[in-house]
Amino acid sequence: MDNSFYITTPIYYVNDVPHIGHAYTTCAADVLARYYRLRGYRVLFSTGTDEHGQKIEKAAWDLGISPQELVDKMVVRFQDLWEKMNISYDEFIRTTDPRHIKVVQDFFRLLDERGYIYLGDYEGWYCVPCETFWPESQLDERLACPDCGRPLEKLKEESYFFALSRFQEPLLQYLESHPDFIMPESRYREIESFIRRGLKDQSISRVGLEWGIPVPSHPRHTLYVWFDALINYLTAAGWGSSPDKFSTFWPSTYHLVGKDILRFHAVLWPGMLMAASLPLPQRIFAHGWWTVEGEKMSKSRGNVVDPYLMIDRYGVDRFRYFLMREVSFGLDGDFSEKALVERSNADLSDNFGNFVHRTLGMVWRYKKGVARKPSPYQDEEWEKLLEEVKEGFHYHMERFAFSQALEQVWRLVHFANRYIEREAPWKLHKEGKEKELEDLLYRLLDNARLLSFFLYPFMPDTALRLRELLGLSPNLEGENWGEALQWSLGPEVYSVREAQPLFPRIVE
RNA sequence: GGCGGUGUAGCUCAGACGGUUAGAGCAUCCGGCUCAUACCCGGAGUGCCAGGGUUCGAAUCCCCGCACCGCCA
Repeated sequence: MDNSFYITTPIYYVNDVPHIGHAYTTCAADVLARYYRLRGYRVLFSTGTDEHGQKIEKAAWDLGISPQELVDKMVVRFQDLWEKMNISYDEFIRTTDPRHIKVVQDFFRLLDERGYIYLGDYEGWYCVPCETFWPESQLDERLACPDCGRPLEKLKEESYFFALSRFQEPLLQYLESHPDFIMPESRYREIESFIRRGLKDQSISRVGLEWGIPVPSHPRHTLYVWFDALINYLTAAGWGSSPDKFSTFWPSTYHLVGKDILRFHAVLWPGMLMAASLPLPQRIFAHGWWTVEGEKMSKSRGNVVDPYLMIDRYGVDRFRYFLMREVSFGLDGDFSEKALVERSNADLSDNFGNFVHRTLGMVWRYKKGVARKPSPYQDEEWEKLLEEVKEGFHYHMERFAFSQALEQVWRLVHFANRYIEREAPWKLHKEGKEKELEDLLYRLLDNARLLSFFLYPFMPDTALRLRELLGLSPNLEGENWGEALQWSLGPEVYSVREAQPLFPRIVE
């Protein structure tokens, strides 16, 4: 448990077109997965798709194909995107996968045996054309459908319920003793006050919906989407199928969710787990939303950001970097191509890329591409900075504060650029101080080596390209991070490739 | 309406336990360097929503007002 890390994204509704929001969560999860792998943890990273529900059923009907055929086609859009984005997931859960269906039904039976499930009546305002129930709080006095504006009718139908209300006190107690359970803190407070106000039992099945997981022994009912979807986290961890895997990863579970679905993850889900006597996740982190050039992103506005397009236009690492660097994880952020270009030019081209480029350039110009390790190899100022950066980096990564972690890394970049200016290698060369010059160049190269580790979780391609330029092994995850990040543990000799810009500036 | 949060430089934000001249990045202006991707380095700034209170001392605690935001199955 100490040495394992299980990170999840929500499973995405397969009917959605993948957009920047999906890319964001998944990218963050990937950064964490890579980071913990570097640190030598056993990592399980799961994502997937939610493939049940009325909308799918209807869309398939309209197309004259089966729902399964439809989702089989749709799921590819997500899988393709993750490949393009270098997402290193271990598990991809589709809710239509038989192994998931079995887990869900087993879980249902378990809660049923334990007396947390009962049959009752669900009553609510229903929009017949939209086939959707609406909570009273979202309606005004006209009692019209918020979606289509047509009148709603009160409808009562038989439904299974999960006795969530019985976990109100246990949940509150758990929150109290686990202040990091829900992050950021403002969300913790929201959830706390939500629970305090009183929990109702949760309807978890529908009748008359074909495209869902049937309730065991009562297949006229299918399980309500959240009950089905949340359990994907157990499926991915091997609950009921791989006891070893499950006991390794389950206690160290970290859920990443958008703020819109926090409540299901922070209330319903822990309630379900308590009912099953399973440990609760370590943390549920709700991140913010992206607006687009100051406006809310929506289909009707036509401003939905297409990740495919951004990657084609700017490359995967610029996109990943921007997502992780531009805003504090947990807060809302604003996306615009202008901001992406500015961020990328300033940080990646001018600061980082140019540092590498000028360094390699000098190693070739002055030393034919080779620099030996100075002996003794010391630099008090630089070593001290490295220690600070490491500490800050870990601190922020463990709190999922990606932007702040990157800020730490850039202290090394900035320091190196300043160092070059201060030590003026070109002057050393003119003055014939060749030993000093070589020592200096080695330091700069070794700084680039250190950067390859820090940057790897965020920009895996770039980290590997950098290492190739430095003549180092690409096998980053095989290195011992603790040792690799030591000052003075670089190679005896750097024999580098010829300089080429890692991030050519983007000029409009 | 109920509960909670936020309001700090032109912009985006940092600012444990209240304590010396309030920080960073971007943008602006000035200067320097030339190894480099019109890059890099240095310097200059201007600021704590309004009002009241607690305190020797508050961006930091309390009250009130205003503005914005979130949650309320």
